Amino acid sequence: MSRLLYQSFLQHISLSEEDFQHILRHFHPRTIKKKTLFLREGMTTTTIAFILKGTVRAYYLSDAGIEQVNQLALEQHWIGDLYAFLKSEPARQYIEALEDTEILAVNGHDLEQLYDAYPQLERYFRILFQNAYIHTQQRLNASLHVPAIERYRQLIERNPAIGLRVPLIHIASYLGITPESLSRIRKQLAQV
Amino acid sequence: MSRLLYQSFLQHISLSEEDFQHILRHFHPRTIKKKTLFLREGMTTTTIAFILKGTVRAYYLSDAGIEQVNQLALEQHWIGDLYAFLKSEPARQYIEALEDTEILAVNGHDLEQLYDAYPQLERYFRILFQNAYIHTQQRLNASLHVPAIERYRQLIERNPAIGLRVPLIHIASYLGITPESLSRIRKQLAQV
DNA sequence: CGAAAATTTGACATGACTCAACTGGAGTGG
DNA sequence: CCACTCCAGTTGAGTCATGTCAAATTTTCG
Repeated sequence: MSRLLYQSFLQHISLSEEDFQHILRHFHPRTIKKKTLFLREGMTTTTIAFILKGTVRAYYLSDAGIEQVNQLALEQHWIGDLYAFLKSEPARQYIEALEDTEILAVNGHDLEQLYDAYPQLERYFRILFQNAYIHTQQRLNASLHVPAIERYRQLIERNPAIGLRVPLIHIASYLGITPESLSRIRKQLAQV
Repeated sequence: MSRLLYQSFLQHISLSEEDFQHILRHFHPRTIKKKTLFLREGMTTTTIAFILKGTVRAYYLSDAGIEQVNQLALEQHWIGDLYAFLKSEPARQYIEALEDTEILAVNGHDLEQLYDAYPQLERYFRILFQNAYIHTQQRLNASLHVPAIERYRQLIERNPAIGLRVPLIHIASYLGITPESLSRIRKQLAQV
């Protein structure tokens, strides 16, 4: 199962099997039951995790008490409050499993030690972080200039599994629209 | 004038006057006349620059030929196509001076050499980059959940100079609304 | 001064929201 | 295992924010 993590590393850096096994010792397997929280606002454990199996959503709670989903993650993606992780501040996000989910978690302190021992690993995370930045830039641009129906179409096209495994209500929040609107968008797309 | 750059460094790292002077040699002063481009799509010089004086906007050109402003920068901010810079790809952005602007430019190659000599400098840029990411996250969230009038109010509150020195048409594009809408928003805010 | 661009204003269209009611399926407890 | 509850999803009606198109006005700049 942890093969998935090794494969993810190999996509961006080179890493021997032996080194991987050593790194893996600092990653803690954990299961998150459906509808339970992996992270909640105010928590201070600066942990990030790699998803081996399952689905997860990350969201903020607005002042008005609205859940604002900002990430939908499936297998082979990382989750965590990057803001809190980088700034070493308490978490602002909530992260909830949408299915029974298996993850490999690592905390920031261990990670920094691993950076010293395996500089490639720091490279891996820097690339991951850069990609996250670029992805956010593109989402921002799309949110300002691309209509919701098209954003939904592209999301599903790039990641069909999200359409099948994530409840509509959370996809709507991720796209920044109401569930009613997304329901109508789906109806409209189905007709064509 | 280059004092501004030194001050910016000191906000995040410690750096001796002597080291700064050495670093400064790799930064090239340049003036960009109002309404001329510092960067245009397809250019390959992976350069980023620090603004000493003036105003600048960065934008993408959509398929439909619409200019989509994604950054408005005044003194003491960095400009450049971060995406192209990080990926070493040709630029996708345009960057234009809105006033006669004085910058200090550094190219990626020199910067990497400076990283080796002054590790603090790499730290400075990593922090800068992280902040850019966080800022983009917040803008994304706001674009999805905060109405345009409120986004404008907050922008002006945080940076009053933008309201005075940047033409309405570019602020509107930055906020993702039409100039007509922003004009009405201004009228509405003025009445209160 | 005069042309070109930016800004404002009006009229109308449209996409998305809110509120409300209804439907159907998943999960729960007896 | 069934009946019940609850909640996600759907649908309809009315409203509002923002967009589009067009024209008038103001500002900028050669």
